[in-house]
This record gives sequence, C-alpha cells and structure tokens, in this order.
Amino acid sequence: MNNNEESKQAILQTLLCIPEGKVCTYGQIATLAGQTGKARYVGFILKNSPNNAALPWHRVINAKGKSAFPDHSQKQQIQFTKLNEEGIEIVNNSISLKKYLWTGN
DNA sequence: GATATGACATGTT
DNA sequence: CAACATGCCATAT
Repeated sequence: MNNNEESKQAILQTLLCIPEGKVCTYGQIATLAGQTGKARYVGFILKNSPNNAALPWHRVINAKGKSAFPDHSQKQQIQFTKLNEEGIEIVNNSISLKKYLWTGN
C-alpha cells in the first residue's frame, strides 16, 4: 500500500535518519524512502512543516550540491550556519556531495 | 477536471 | 560550466 499518507510518513522517517555531518538530496531521500521520483514532494513537505519542527531540513540540498533557498536569503544563511556547526564545509556557496552525501545505511 | 505552483532532477544547448 | 527545456508529483485554486 502506498497511499499519500504512507508516502509522507516514509519520507519523514527517512529525513529523520539523515546522520549529523551528512547531507542528502531531495531525490535521494525520496528514493531511500521507497518513493522514487517524488523529490518535489519532499520539498513540499518541508515547506509545509514548521521551521521549528524537529526535522533536519538543513541537511537537505538539491542535486547540484546547493541550497534550495535563494542566495543571500536569511534561510540559506541559517542553513549554512547549522551545517557548519555539524562540520560540513561550504565552499563557493556549495557543498561537496562527494564528501558529505548520505546514501543510506 | 483543467491549470498553475514549487525547498526537484536530468538531458541538451 | 551555465542557461534552458522537459519530465515528475502532490497541492491549491
């Protein structure tokens, strides 16, 4: 059974599994959650979730290794700061997927 | 049910 | 490497 409700839960689950010091792309999350192709849905869920929610939204970036938020935006600042605090280095406004991408367990 | 929107991804120029 | 086009998927109107 894969109704929207379960898909949502599966994605939230996967989000909570992203380890500290690692990042993950929207598409990768969808795939790991068994919801291949629903990358956009992942973004939708995060957007609808309160920023205060206990979700590691800051560990989620797009396939280009960049923040999904516009450059210089407040959100991006916060995101980068949080990532830095976890030991993730951000170079030229982008993150090295090669080093920090989480591909599951 | 048709059209528009978005915290995406990928292939082509 | 960057801009553009196309495909995808769940919601909103």
